[in-house]
Amino acid sequence: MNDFDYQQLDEIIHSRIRLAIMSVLISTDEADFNFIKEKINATDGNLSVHLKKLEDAEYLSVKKEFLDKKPHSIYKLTKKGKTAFEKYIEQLEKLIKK
Amino acid sequence: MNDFDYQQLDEIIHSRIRLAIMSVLISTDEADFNFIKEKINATDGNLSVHLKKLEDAEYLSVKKEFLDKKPHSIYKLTKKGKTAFEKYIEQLEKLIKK
DNA sequence: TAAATTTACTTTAAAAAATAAAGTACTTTA
DNA sequence: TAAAGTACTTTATTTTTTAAAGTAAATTTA
Repeated sequence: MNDFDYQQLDEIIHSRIRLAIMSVLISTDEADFNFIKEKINATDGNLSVHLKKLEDAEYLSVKKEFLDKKPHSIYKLTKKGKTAFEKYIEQLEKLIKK
Repeated sequence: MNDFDYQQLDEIIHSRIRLAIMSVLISTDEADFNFIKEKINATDGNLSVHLKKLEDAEYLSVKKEFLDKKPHSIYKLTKKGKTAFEKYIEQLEKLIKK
């Protein structure tokens, strides 16, 4: 297998915004919508779409509750998401560390 | 500036195929169309489109000649391209190394 | 107290990007 | 000389990303 083969990079993770989301979650375990939004500097709509994509891929799970009478969503990486992220980083390093 | 801000990642470089092209060129200085194509496992049309994008951004230069009566294109990173790649890697590391 | 604003999102639509397929201009081989 | 191959480029389709609009409940302001 060629280390430069770009198709080896997980395409769900490899999008600037989703990579940022995954990076935040790797570093904090759990995070809510606004925390992620501010950290990565995203707009609401955009963030919502990409969180959903990661959720559909089962890379993260959501817990929805009410806090101060307002909806509050808490996101967390799944085991699958953590493994996929680690694999992504490995592959990325193979690609660029030459 | 927040290290997790995804917009800090150069969007010209950050595409799987273009990142692979840049990585090959960083490692080999000069490379021709077929060499890159095989290394990164791309199709002709796809590769052509993305080489052009990198060329338009002045991240790489092309030398076109004939070899054995056949067209032969040699690609090389420009100074601008090399700098952009280094900056991209730095930003990427800030993002994922947390 | 009615209207406007804010919060925390989701949905829809438009713009941009990636990929695949088709095309070009030859050269080589059968 | 017809078919196949090489090294690309161009066009068109699909997918993805982004921006804009919408929703529902709560809160603030006039």
